Amino acid sequence: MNRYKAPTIVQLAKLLGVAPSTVSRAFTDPGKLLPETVDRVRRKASEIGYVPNNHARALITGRSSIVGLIVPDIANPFFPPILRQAQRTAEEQGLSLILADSDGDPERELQLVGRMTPQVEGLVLAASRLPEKSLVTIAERLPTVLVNRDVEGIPRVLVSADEALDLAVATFVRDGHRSLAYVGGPPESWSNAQRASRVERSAREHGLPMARLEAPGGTYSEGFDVARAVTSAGATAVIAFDDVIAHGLISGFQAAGLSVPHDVSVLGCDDTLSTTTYPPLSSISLDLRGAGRLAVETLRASAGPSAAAPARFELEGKLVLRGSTGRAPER
Amino acid sequence: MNRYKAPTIVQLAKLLGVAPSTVSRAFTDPGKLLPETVDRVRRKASEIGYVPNNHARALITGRSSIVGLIVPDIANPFFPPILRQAQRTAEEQGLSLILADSDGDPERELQLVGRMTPQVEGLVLAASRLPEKSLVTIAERLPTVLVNRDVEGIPRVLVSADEALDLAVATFVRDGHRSLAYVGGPPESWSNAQRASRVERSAREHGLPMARLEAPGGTYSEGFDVARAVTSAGATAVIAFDDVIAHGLISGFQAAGLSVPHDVSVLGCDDTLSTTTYPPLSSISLDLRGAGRLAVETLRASAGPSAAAPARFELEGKLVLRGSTGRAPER
DNA sequence: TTGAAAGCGCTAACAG
DNA sequence: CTGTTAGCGCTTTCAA
Repeated sequence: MNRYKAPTIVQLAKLLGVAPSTVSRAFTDPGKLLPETVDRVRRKASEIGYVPNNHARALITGRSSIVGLIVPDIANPFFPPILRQAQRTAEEQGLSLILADSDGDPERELQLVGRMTPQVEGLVLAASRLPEKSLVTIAERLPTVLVNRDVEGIPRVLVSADEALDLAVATFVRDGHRSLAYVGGPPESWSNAQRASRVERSAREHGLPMARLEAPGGTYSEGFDVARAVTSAGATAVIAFDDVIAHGLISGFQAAGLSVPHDVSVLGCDDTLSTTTYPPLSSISLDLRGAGRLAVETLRASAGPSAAAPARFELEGKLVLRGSTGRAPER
Repeated sequence: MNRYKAPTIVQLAKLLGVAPSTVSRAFTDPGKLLPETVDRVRRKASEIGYVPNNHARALITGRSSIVGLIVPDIANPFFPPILRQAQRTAEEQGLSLILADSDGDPERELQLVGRMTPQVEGLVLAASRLPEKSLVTIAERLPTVLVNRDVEGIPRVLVSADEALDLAVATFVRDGHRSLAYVGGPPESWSNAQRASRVERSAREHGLPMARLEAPGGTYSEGFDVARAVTSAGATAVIAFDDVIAHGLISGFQAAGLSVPHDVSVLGCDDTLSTTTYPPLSSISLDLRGAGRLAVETLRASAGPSAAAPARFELEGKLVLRGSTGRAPER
């Protein structure tokens, strides 16, 4: 119905009385042309609405100008900032981003990778749930960058809460807390393992007893429900895998008649909720946008003929203390 | 670096001793071949890892198997469900989805459309901020579906809160409220205009005075700040453009020592926060996923040679009463 | 600095 | 039912 015939390079060339190759060069390698010619071509092009056909270009160059991005769950507030910045960066580089959501299912993720492979020139896998072996195989046939997944030999960018977590534990100790709880999130998540072990280590170093609790679905209501387990463990400070769980915890405590932070301190992670809780949630702010940008920049770099070792970037988060944490209650 | 040479149709054909077109047909039109041949081709294909080259195919058919989706702000919880379901539906149809975020800026949006046009076979514009004229032009050259934008002549799917809003106003009246406030969101948003005028109309019909307030950025903190204006307007019930603003309002009231819903009732819209506020937010639940699905299905349909009138779908939301609304305070 | 010509991998008539 | 033959729109040697 809407058959709108886009102008081709030949039409434009004819119109200008030059060869198609000249037009081509005006777009792909302007340095090889007289600036004047480049100008003339470009002007006319935008006048008649000529845009190079990506498919024809991809066919010959083998580069599709498309990168794929797979996330486990778009609706999780952790990902939009990454996604957004990745898209923006791609755009700056003249790339398009195709997106897919694996639903946290490794099989589905693998399938998506398979579908994307023939049409993308690179892949960004965020918080991948795939086994290392699969990732290595994928990275062998397609430039691949991992976000928040640390696999030797594959370029990766990690947003880390490690140092901030150490600081948080130290702060709790200084504020008189004598018992800590950590509420974990999705067990398949690399970040989850990372954070849990870091808090554990930190607590041990401080001689602080730590209870390990779980909210495997990473939901608000799981956080709500797990609050009572925190109290019965006798912890006066909780660190949650993420803000959503932390938010649930706060509500759970309030529903149980406990005051935050007077009776119990709650620390979230990711800082996705900013100040939309009451009391405002202390959290760990991560450079998600930076990660999005870095991921596609790294992809770009690793797609080139560089023989450099696969990059590994670690972006440290910052502890942000707001109203949900404070001194331990007097006993 | 990873120069992996994919097998071509010619190689596969030679290997099988058939013509390239036969291989082609085995993938694009198997009905025209002996089932046995199809099988032989497919088997060998997956054996040597042959996958049709999308770009070559797109070049000749003019169909790229890619659809573009543009949203004003991925981070807004309104869009992920749409996006997610759109992607999933596209996938089912063998399409890929390329995504872009316009940042709510019409100029940027137009630019994005321009960049996408040559490589997509259709466009979904969600909550577009473009003037009608631009939209019409776009839809003329490319199959286009609008989400939450109502332009005559262009296929669109609208998620509407209208009936639920009527019901909400009626409920407020029945519960003894004598003065209402509506807090609007982004002024460029079609939904905003839609909802505001519907509430206004409904209030008028009920003889209920209504104050019109604004939170143009649609943020939590704007909601928080506007709470005082609601009280000074004397309203005992507020309807907010969306849940985020409503959430801010609740906090604002609480900070001012007012109890929700005892002193003031708060109704959100979109139901994106579910029960993560205290008290749990009454809201209007919209079929966002349905909209995502319908959008790409409609796109698919309208890309065909149908001469049917552009479809217009309206998905009505449901009023969900939770703890943030109730009877008007006794005076 | 520019032009001519040869395909990239695939599909779509048209034959057979 | 299968093969042959032209290109789709573009980039890229190779000449001029």
